[in-house]
Amino acid sequence: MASRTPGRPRSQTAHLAAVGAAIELITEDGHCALTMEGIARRAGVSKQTLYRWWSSPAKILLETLNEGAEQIAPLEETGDLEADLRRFAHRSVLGARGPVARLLTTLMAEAQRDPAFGEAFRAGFLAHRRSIMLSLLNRAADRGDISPDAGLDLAVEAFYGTLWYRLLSGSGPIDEHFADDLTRLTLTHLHRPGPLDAAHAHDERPLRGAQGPGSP
Amino acid sequence: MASRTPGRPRSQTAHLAAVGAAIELITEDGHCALTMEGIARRAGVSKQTLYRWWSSPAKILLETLNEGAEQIAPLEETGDLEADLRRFAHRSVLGARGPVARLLTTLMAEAQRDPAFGEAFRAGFLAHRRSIMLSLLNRAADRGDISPDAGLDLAVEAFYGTLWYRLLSGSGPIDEHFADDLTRLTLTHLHRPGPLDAAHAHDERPLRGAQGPGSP
Amino acid sequence: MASRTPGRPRSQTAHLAAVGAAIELITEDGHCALTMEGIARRAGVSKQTLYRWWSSPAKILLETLNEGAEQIAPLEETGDLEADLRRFAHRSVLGARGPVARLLTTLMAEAQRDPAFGEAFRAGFLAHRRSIMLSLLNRAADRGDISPDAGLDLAVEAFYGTLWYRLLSGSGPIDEHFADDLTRLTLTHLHRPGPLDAAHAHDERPLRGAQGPGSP
Amino acid sequence: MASRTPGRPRSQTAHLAAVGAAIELITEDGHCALTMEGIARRAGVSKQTLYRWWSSPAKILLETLNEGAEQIAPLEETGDLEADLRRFAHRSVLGARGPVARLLTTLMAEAQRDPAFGEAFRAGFLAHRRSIMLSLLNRAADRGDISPDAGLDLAVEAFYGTLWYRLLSGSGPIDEHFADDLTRLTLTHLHRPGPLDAAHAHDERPLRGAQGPGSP
DNA sequence: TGATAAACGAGACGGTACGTCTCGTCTTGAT
DNA sequence: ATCAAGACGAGACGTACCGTCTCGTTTATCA
Repeated sequence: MASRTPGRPRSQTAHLAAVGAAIELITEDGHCALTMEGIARRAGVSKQTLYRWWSSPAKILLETLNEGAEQIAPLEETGDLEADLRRFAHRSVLGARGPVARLLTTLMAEAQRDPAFGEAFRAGFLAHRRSIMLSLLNRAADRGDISPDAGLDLAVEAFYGTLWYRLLSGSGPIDEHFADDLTRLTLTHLHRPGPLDAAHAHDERPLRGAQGPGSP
Repeated sequence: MASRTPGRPRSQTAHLAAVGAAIELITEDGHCALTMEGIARRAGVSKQTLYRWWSSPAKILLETLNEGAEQIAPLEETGDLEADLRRFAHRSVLGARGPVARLLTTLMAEAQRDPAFGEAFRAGFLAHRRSIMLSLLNRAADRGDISPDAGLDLAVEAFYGTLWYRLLSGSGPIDEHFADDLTRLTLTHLHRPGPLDAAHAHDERPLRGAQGPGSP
Repeated sequence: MASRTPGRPRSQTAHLAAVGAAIELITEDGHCALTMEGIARRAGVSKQTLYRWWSSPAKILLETLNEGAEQIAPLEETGDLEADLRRFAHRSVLGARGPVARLLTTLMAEAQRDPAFGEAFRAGFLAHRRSIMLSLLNRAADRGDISPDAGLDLAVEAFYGTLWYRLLSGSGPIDEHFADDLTRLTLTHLHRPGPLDAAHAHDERPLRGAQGPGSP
Repeated sequence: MASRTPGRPRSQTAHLAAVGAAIELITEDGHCALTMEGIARRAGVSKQTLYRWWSSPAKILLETLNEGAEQIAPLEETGDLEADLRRFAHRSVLGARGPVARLLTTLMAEAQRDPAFGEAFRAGFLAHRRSIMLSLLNRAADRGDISPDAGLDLAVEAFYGTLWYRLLSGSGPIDEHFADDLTRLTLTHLHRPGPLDAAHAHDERPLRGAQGPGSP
């Protein structure tokens, strides 16, 4: 029993060196510079070994990110939506600062350029994060704290959207004040469904014509 | 008079061919493939000519984007905030569909990889877009429709953030229904400042320590 | 008794599979492709096993060649130099056709690239072949059929040289007609020592200086 | 007028550096080591430039060889076959010594491994050399010095074969004495067609049976 | 009417990274 | 001790694109 595959087992040393080198490179370097060649050089690992386990630099980073995320203790909830949401927002915001910010923006950029990685990143990371927050809101809805008709999905998107936008556009600091802003934003939305909710009268005025590109 | 510099004037043909080729490439190609070499090949223009006028492929796209944005007629306002905001949202959302979506995500990705371009993109495009929406809200505040203390900047960030997140993450369709969602979201934020507004009690429970990376 | 070294005995299966795979590869493949990696794959033998017994692909082939040569029955001589030489030439020529031709040229090429193998090939194969032919001629000289001053070494070199040249340069077919040509050539040399034999007047006209490279 | 192709002209510097580096590498290095990568490093030339002009390291060497051969002044003939042949042999032998020897054996080895290069080498170099010597003999036959039935082609093959064999097998020194040996060998063959010339009785005794590989 | 000057196409150049291949070595468990 | 399996560091393969650099040509303004 107990016997696994034959052959030399995977080197944990090389594995860790690769991951560490990738993190170092995106942290310190002024621009891009995240290449398989560079990681191999920095880590003292052969390119072949990298390609054996990962298909691109971004995959190495994504593994790091997911491993790090797994080590986060699950949020114990108090049953008070506002308090829970506030703690969730703080945790999310503070976990996206410093070197991690660079990691996240690099991955988001790579997801746009490499469709295969994009799929993995969207399904394996972004969607997973949304589902965690969504389940938090769902429990609150189950308790009756918020209406289940309040558009929880949209609230989640607005929460992460605003956070990602600040990361990507540098439109402001990623700090505790921002976490509070996100909390307030989300609570507001959950408690006030808004006047347009039932109407959807958007086809009364057709908004016709080609408005040209570039509005966001 | 009218005489300018001596020498052969800039070829409008080559200019347009370059821009057109860049658009074609990001539109049709499955992945990345936006290189100076490729644009030159496609456009029938020499690399030297491209480098004379633009320093990177992204710069060519950015020029396209800004030229397109200039041709959009300014939004005539009715004075009804909800109606105006709804028209603004529809215009923004519908202007980010189709080929333009690809253009936008490519530029956002490039902005993360190339610091010089990132600066230009953030200041020249993203901030400019925010300022347009912010002035819309400011006029409403001047009319007294909303409170000037309502966190207009944050509302703008939430609007564009949610839109960009959907673009980048593919978390849902970019359609008129989404535009209505964005409108409702924004109005809600503007009318209900939210309970946390003055408190900022975030240091009661520290939430500090190593939470690990990767929360968004 | 019967027990020799401890441990698992050498696998005859693996040995034969390796040799067979090497032969197949040089026979069938369009070009080079004779690598340890390829032999291991083809033979279903691990690389480690190959390296344990041979230091290079050429060594595997050389073993094959020498084993094959040992199985050739010694030439029974009639005492008639012309007849014996003719049989020797036919045997040599016909034994260098078909797949063996590829084997020989591959080994000669490898002998130029790998000094260690070159030494083994020159001393263990080429010189050995020459010595066999030389002893044939020596016996003829002992019988008085040819003069011992006739430059037997040179005759042997001319015989094998002409054969190898045709193999390597493809300057003509390797057939029985060629074997006859070689026989006649050799006999001619043996019977007519040539007018320059004693003179060695080569320094009368110096012919020195920079003639540039590349005359053969 | 006289305008040639547009674009930057070929750099003579890079060209010469590449050729020089290739020569240096085969001259000094203990074994193989003739790679495009290595030549590029040594020459300070980019790999792309090498591949633009040559398809393999051997092609670079072949060019050197042919350029060197072109600079050899044609042999002025005296009309005395023995003297002319002797001068030809000396020139050929002395032109195959030293660094050139390494060049020649490397090319012959590569011709066995790379069929495309082999074709170029055989047709462009080996056959050309033979044709030069053959025309020398043909002129002697026209003068009546030798019989045109003497098998001039075979004499040429024996001459070059013996020279190449010594180069490849290291069976003796490449010196003036060897040149004299080659001269005598060739003259002998030309003047004495040999007893087997008309017979071709090689099918009287079939030489049947598998003699196994490896006779040369 | 030239001379001057800038922009143009073409394309070669030294680099760097790509992703693949083979090298020769090593570390497993099984025979 | 030998075997298969297979991971490892090393480095060459041939290609793509980078950004720079000549070239000869074209098209304007200015003397």
